[in-house]
Amino acid sequence: MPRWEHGSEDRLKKAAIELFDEQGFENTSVIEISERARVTTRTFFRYFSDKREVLFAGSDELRAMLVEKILQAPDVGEPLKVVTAVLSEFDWESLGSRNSQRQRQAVIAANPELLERDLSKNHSIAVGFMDALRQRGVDADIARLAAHVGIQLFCTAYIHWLEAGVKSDLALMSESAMSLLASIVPTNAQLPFPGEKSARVAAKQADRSPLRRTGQR
Amino acid sequence: MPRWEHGSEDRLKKAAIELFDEQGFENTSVIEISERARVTTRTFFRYFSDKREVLFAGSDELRAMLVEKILQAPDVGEPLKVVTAVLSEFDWESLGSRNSQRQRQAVIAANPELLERDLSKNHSIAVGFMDALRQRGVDADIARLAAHVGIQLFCTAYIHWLEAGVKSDLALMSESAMSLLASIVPTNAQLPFPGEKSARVAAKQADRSPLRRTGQR
DNA sequence: GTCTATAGTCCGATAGAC
DNA sequence: GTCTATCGGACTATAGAC
Repeated sequence: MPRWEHGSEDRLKKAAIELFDEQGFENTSVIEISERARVTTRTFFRYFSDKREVLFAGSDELRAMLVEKILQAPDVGEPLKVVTAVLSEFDWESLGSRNSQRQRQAVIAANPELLERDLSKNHSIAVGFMDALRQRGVDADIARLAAHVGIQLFCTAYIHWLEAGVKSDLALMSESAMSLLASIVPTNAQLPFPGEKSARVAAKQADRSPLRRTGQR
Repeated sequence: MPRWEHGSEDRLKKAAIELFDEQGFENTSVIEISERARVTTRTFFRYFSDKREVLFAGSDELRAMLVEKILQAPDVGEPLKVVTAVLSEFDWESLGSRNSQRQRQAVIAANPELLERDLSKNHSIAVGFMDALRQRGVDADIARLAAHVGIQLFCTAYIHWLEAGVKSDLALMSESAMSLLASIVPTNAQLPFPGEKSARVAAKQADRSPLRRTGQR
């Protein structure tokens, strides 16, 4: 018989989610969580660097996996599509039932500190994507935009996916978000340098000072 | 003769920035900051809800001002442009010299907690923009995308603006970022609505139910 | 596993400005 | 007298050090 129970981490996670749901994040102390999980606070902080992290366990591994997908993508000629594709193709249901994900999002949305951490996690995925795209030879500014905008597109899709019925498809939602984006991005005809300054000239100007652009497209 | 010195808030801000710069954010306690500003920690927390906020003082007012610009915009037919225009037209130099802004960004980038707060502030501006656009009659999903993507475009521009020489122009930088985005978003030919040319028409369709629609593509 | 520093809150008191 | 800014001190929880 073990001197201590095993599975402390899982018990802590379970206890935390239960308590946050019952009485809110800020009304729940680490002491309470630890007591319910039958460990000391010391053990809590052994597994989670701070109180919020208990809701984001595994996010580092998820990010690493997604970044790897970017690095392995057969073609990064359309970086925005690569990003949304990687995100859409992941099996999000594997992270828990849609209902539990909805509940988790609700807990997060209800607390500024948790929202802050959530944004931070998404941002670090974006940075991972950006770096991966750059490694694949994508221009730095394009990589940044593709990573951040791609994630934003996915978030829009994810929101709808969470709220929708079981039949809904994330990839389809992402496509819709992409169409929506295409509909609000000014086309070349509406660009700052019309007429005498064609898109080519605009690109050349961009090359010199503002945002260096490499010759794609 | 006043029993206490006036201008505690300013002294606290100044002391905090100095100390963060000298010895880093996490190596500086609120006690230290308060001592240098000749007040107690109680006074610090009267002005700043937490230790990080001292670096983001005035951000609520800035957000309110920018949101108001969105509400007052003559036309929101091109929501993405409205967002980038509002951000570009603001006089950022009024917040301090470019050098001091560079230094501030460096301090923030060097600390995860501060980065987290920074992201959170940007996000709340995005939410403000989104709500304002919706108030102006823009479809919810378009408003969300325009707000978040617009801010991302501006961030890209801002990064370059900070690094560039005095001659650089934020509006121009934003235009460049917009062109860059246009270059990576799949064109209409690849869209589910091949017949549509005008962004406004697409937006109108979106009005009805962009992402809820199941039969596209 | 215990001990300690820091963050952040609450309440009451006090001095000056209006 | 009322309002505002400050102080003092006691208190809890987080988080890290020993």
